[in-house]
Amino acid sequence: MTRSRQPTSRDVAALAGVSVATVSYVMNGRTDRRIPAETRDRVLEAAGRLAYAPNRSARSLRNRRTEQVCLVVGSIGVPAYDQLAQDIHDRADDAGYGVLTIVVNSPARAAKAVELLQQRIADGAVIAPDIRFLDGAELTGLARGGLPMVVMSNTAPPDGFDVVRAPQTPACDAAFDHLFATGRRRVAFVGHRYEVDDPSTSERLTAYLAALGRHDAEPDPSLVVTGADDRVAAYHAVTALLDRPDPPDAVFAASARAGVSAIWAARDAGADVPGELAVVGAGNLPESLITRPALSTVGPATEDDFTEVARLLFDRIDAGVPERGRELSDPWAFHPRGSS
Amino acid sequence: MTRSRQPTSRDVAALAGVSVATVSYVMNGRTDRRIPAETRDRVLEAAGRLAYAPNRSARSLRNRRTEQVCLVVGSIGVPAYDQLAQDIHDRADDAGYGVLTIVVNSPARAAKAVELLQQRIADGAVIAPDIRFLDGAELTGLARGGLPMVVMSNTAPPDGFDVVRAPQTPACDAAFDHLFATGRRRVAFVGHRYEVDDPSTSERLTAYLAALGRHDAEPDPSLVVTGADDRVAAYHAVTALLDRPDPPDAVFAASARAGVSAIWAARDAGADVPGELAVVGAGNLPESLITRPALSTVGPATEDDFTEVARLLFDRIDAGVPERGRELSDPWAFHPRGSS
DNA sequence: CTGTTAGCGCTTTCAG
DNA sequence: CTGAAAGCGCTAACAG
Repeated sequence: MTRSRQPTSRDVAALAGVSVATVSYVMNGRTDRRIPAETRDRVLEAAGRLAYAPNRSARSLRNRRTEQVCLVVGSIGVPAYDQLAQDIHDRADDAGYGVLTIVVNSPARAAKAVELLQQRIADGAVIAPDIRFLDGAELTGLARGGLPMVVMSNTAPPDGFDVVRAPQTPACDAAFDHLFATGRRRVAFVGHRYEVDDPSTSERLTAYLAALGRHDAEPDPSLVVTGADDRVAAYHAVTALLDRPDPPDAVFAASARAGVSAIWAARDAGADVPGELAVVGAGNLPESLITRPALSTVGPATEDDFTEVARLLFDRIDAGVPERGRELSDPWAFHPRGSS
Repeated sequence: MTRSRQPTSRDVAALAGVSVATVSYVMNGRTDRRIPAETRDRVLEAAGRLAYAPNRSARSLRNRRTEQVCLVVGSIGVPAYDQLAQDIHDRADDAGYGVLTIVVNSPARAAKAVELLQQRIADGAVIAPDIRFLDGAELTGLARGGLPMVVMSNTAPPDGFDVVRAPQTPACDAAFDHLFATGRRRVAFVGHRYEVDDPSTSERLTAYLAALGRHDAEPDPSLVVTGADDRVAAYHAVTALLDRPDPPDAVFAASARAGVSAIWAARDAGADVPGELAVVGAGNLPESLITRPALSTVGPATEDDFTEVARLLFDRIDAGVPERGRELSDPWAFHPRGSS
């Protein structure tokens, strides 16, 4: 069965015939301590034979650092976060840090994540933009507790942490104006469940409603549907919309994946895009360029790139928690392509 | 700037006028210790005022448990792992555990992950199936070091850990036999980069090559291409294949996403599916049912469900590391649909 | 019912 | 150049 106990530095020291201090020096490769090669080798050999690995909890407790950063995301399998994770990982590797990812997709898990962060499971954290279960106050609380953070949010003030913003409203305004300017009157909105449930939480839906007013279009609540959360739901939502006696002449999809599905739904229904149905998606998805026609989107001005977020995090870890944080902004743009 | 120091149980004890032991008892809600409500409230109030959170490293060191499990995956943004992560999270929540996700997509990160696991960053781990950078020996080493694990692998023997298998070969054989039986002679293989680089690592590609032999089909190396790693690459790969003077009459895509892209590419190229091109994908993706025609696949017999994996992990954590682990198997099946 | 105290395994002064 | 010893923050015997 299981080996009785993990080997400790004491075991290694005993086997190598040195003290635990020497083991520590050798294991950490400290150059300020001049350890003779012979001693060093003896220690390393003993460590190897015992398969010794310094206990992380003990080390963190003593050093008062975990050498881990935490990436808090709202879901996985969302394209933009893959890139975010990638960029954080790359930077962390350089800094000798590990990356722990915590998925927060319910209030309970949000509470748990805050607790873990407060308990110093990591030396710093990135809070991804789709966390709806954490408000600014909680984050400020964490920051005041001494945790370096960068928060991706369009609303939270940089109170104790850095914030990077990606304002969506101007781009959405441009997209809706474009749709109305080109004669669309019945614009449907295919949103995420959370935003349709509570429009005030969504820049996109807010922009949609404002555009309706601005262009004297009659709001039709039945044109606001969910489906942006996944491809299949979006396909069905748009199919149903097109199947109505009074179908929309444009669809704004709150994700790029939903936009792609919308184009496919239209094609399968025999509706010409953009002739009979204009489609706009939200987000940056390489697939937007291979649909027929190419999908118009609102999204980041350039390709997804979060290296700046990663840089900010490690700067923040080095510098400590600020009174007021830095604020970066990278507004979305409207990228008209073939579908609108 | 940053608050001088995190509050400790000593600080709380001082403020509440009790000892650290009492603080510990109260914070852990221990019912075997009968603490009067008045004392309890005083402690809780002091803790609240100081925003005290017990330090996780100290607690783990003392308890010899981290109350975390680690999910080691090869990449994120892959549909099946979203479900895996979901199921692990659900089970962990029930058990009061946290979930740390580590992404291993290079040999260096594999080494780092092993190191962290060895250092007892978690009380148990699930190793997802697409980790090509960890071999059975390393995993057995970890297990012998006392780490409860469940490994999703079709090859690693259950040596010190439980293993869950999803054998693909019979389903692939059936799919290829079906393609050849229905008259396909030029079957292309759109694979992941790693498998095309080293066919011996892939059940799918091995099955493909065997089927070629079994059906006296001339192997054409130019029909084996990469692209299964992402939708856009797959689209381009299939478009290029169809653009050849001697296009294939069938495509086996090593992922379901690639299979979906293949159907799109064919439609955009004006090639009838399945008339001119049969398409089979690998994996279980709900989208398979909404393509036109529906995508035939090889994949799990039923919907993705990893609750059993999660159960196994927590059983293993309770029971300790075994000499020889349990072995579960859930073979893939061929699901013929419209596209083949 | 509550406090004192001995570690968990590690790093690091400080002496030798 | 190496070792003894203190202590990171917490929990749990054990004593009062």
